[in-house]
Amino acid sequence: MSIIERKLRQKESLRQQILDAAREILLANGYAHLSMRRIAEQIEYSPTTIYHYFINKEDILHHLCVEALERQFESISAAGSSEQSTFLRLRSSIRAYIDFGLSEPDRYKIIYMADISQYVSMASILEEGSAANKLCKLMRNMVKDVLFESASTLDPETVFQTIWAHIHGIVALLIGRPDFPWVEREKLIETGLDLSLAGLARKGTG
Amino acid sequence: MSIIERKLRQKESLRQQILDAAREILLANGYAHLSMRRIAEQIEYSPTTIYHYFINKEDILHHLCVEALERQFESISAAGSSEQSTFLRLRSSIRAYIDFGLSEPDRYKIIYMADISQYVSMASILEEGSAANKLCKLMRNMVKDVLFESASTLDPETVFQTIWAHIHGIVALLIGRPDFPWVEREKLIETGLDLSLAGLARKGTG
DNA sequence: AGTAGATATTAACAGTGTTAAATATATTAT
DNA sequence: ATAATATATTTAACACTGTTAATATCTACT
Repeated sequence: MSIIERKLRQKESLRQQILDAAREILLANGYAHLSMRRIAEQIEYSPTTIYHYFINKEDILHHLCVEALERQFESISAAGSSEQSTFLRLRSSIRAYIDFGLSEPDRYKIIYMADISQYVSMASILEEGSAANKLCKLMRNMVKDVLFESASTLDPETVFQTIWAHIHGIVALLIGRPDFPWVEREKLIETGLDLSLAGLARKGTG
Repeated sequence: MSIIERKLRQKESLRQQILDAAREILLANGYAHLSMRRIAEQIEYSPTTIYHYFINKEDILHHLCVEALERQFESISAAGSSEQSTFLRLRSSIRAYIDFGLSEPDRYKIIYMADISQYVSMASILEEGSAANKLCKLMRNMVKDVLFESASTLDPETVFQTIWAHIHGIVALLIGRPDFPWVEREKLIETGLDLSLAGLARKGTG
């Protein structure tokens, strides 16, 4: 059955070529210039061919999204692992989240800012074992550890989502409105984290 | 010269009709379905006519953006004015920001989430006397008042931008990823505000 | 009535995502 | 080797998008 295997391998190869091309265009020319025809041009196939490997453009974006989430998960989990205290582990992970977004804006946009919600269900992105799932669990657990140590009664999930909202806000605004008169970037980020995490060090009420 | 006046009036009228049509389509069918041809259809003119009144689509979006900012400014400044303490004034203004975003998602998207930064300069949106300018000043001053009362040494602008990032994050994520398993919305918002503002009540270091 | 100037339209360009139908290619069976 | 079958790929089109050069129409004034 090696012929079938080879065919599957070739099919998988072209599939990967399409994703590679899409990723390349995305990172080189930005989100706006990523088109099916351009991907086709790059892989030297007709645009229609792509539709035999992916349902539609959003399907491709979904895969790039999953891929980007894997990268994000790696950089965040790596950043946290070297720290000693639970608090610093959380803090440097959060910092890594922001740094990922600022250093890879197009990947970040694909994950969190693209209009894919109508096509790609959150459920499929968050499915068991996925990078997004692991990322959520990682963050939630770090929050839980910090809350436990400070004997807080706050709900870990709520705090996790709150922190997420905060850091997404920073990244999204800095990326999306780069010409706003922002204060010095480092100061904005660090002050933000200080304020955001200050409430975690003492007992909460809900 | 009343003929010239009438002509100017008519010109201005059609200009308004275009904006009205654009706004209507935006709010009824969403951001994705707002096209020049659709606006033209609605006002019963050819698509080209629009280009005699606006430079391009982004120009129209810019005007809708300014308009939306005016609405946002109104609802936020109204919300804060009724409160007594500086802290509550800030808090309810922030809450109004979030509520505006959640109740008028398409308007919010136009202001803060649309890809207009390449076409519409932040400078033109923030120009002296504009709603955006007034909104920034309003928020910044409220933050300043709170920081002054708590004898904080934190930089008001930095804190303002931090708070903005936080609340934008909440709105952007809730709007953009509605199918994520969020905790109860009210709880998320209120806990977030509590945590975010907790750091303002005591002395800072930067 | 004829003309200058403003205003609006037609028709096209270059692009987008997507799909039905036709074709080319490769594999299998005779 | 040839015919039949599956698979893979492309052509050509549809229905859109924003935008613009050239053209037509309408209006006001001489």
